[in-house]
Amino acid sequence: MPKVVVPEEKRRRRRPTRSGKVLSEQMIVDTALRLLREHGAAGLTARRLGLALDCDPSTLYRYFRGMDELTLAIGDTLIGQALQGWGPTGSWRDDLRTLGLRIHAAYVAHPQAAVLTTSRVTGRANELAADEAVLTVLSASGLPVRQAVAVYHAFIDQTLAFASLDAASLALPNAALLAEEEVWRSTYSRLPSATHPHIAEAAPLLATQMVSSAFPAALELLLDGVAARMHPRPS
Amino acid sequence: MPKVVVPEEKRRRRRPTRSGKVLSEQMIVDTALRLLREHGAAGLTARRLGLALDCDPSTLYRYFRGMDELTLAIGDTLIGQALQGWGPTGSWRDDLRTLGLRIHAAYVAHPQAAVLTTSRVTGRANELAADEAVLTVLSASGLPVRQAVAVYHAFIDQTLAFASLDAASLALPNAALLAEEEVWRSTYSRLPSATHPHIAEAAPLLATQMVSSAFPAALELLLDGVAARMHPRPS
DNA sequence: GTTCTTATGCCAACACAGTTGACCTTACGC
DNA sequence: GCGTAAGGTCAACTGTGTTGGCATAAGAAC
Repeated sequence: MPKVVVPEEKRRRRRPTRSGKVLSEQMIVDTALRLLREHGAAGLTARRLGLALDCDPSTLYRYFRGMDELTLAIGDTLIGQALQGWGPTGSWRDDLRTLGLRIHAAYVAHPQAAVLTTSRVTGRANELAADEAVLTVLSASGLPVRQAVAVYHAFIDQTLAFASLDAASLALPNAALLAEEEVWRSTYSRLPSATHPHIAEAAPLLATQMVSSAFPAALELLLDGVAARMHPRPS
Repeated sequence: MPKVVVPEEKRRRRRPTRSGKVLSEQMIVDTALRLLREHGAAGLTARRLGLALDCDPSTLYRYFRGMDELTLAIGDTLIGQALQGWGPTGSWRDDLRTLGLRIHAAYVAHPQAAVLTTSRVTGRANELAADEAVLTVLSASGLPVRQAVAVYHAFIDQTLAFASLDAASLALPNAALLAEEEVWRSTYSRLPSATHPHIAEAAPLLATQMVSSAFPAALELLLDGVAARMHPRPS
């Protein structure tokens, strides 16, 4: 049993697995992402991951201290994907909007992975880069540090919170998903108007509305608020 | 094996368990909440629940189709607690604010339970009551149905999203929590300003800011937006 | 009160999970 | 080339949700 996990950049020996493949942290994370997409959030298991990589499950413990540390690495990869190719434009508002939408999109693109990682602080490279980017944009806009931190907090939390919520409903195992649709169809849209008049009235609208994300609208509201702080109008 | 679960209100026979206790859906949910609080989100298992109730784990399947259905019942109980004693005041803005804060608070008060349920649609009694309440408030304010549904969507999703995020960080197992604090202390506050100048500058503020919730501020922003739609100022 | 039925609790077993310690083999530093 | 130890493998441990079969006592019927 590995008491210490050799960090990726320190790895010297690369012994191939029984089947000839040579493992790497990146390859494991990528395979994990594939498993998550294919088998759902509960489908990522050490055993299945070993099967997919054609290695023994215990081999994974040479790369990660446990399944939890693996999920942190997965999360950091997602943030990395969100930031790939991004650069500041000079407009703080455009930059924040783009960053928010990109992060949200990256998570929602891998819902099963997002569920596991949205609420975790990893301290890994890509997460740090993202935080630095947001603070840089806010700082360049002229906002004093104190306010910049407050805005950063609201911005990043709202983005992650919606990413988490939206991902969660996309990531439900098929059975639960069907059950949930069934609830909307059989329960909500057939409530007697005697007991729940407003739900009954709004039922058709609800069915169509609730499938899309409220994040873009909420993000725009937040940006409005920030703008108001920057250029307070005389009241 | 119970192919069909007898719904609580149809239950006639109440056979006491080996230890003399007479079970009920409510008692099971309450015990589950206690276990969640005491042993964390991963500490709620059928076996442990059976141990706490002094009954066989399989007995639980007479009350719930599986652990998943139990978590839905737990979630509905939380919503019920949020609504207990609440009544509309006539001011839509106060009512929405109170509802949002109450729901958020109810979830955050049981973080480990919230993590399991925030993103689920249960269709159970208390959830329906909450939705009807929000729609009633909005409708009474004079908002047309279409807009009321849009606002309802943003409102409920934002509330649940923040509840989920805030709960998640409170619900982390002790080991992960310590690891996370360690990340803030050792990684974030010791980043060289050469590579991450803005994080380095904001580090002390970050450490104090990030522990509190951004929800109240975000909620107020949303209410501002709704108010603007109701009384659009000439542009 | 007695009898009958069946709801409901209990038991034993299943497949699967994460994790660990001991072992073996082979790639690399010297 | 050789010796070392990194890293892959094997087998086993505990704990999980879930299920089918069985026993028993609660409540209905008379």
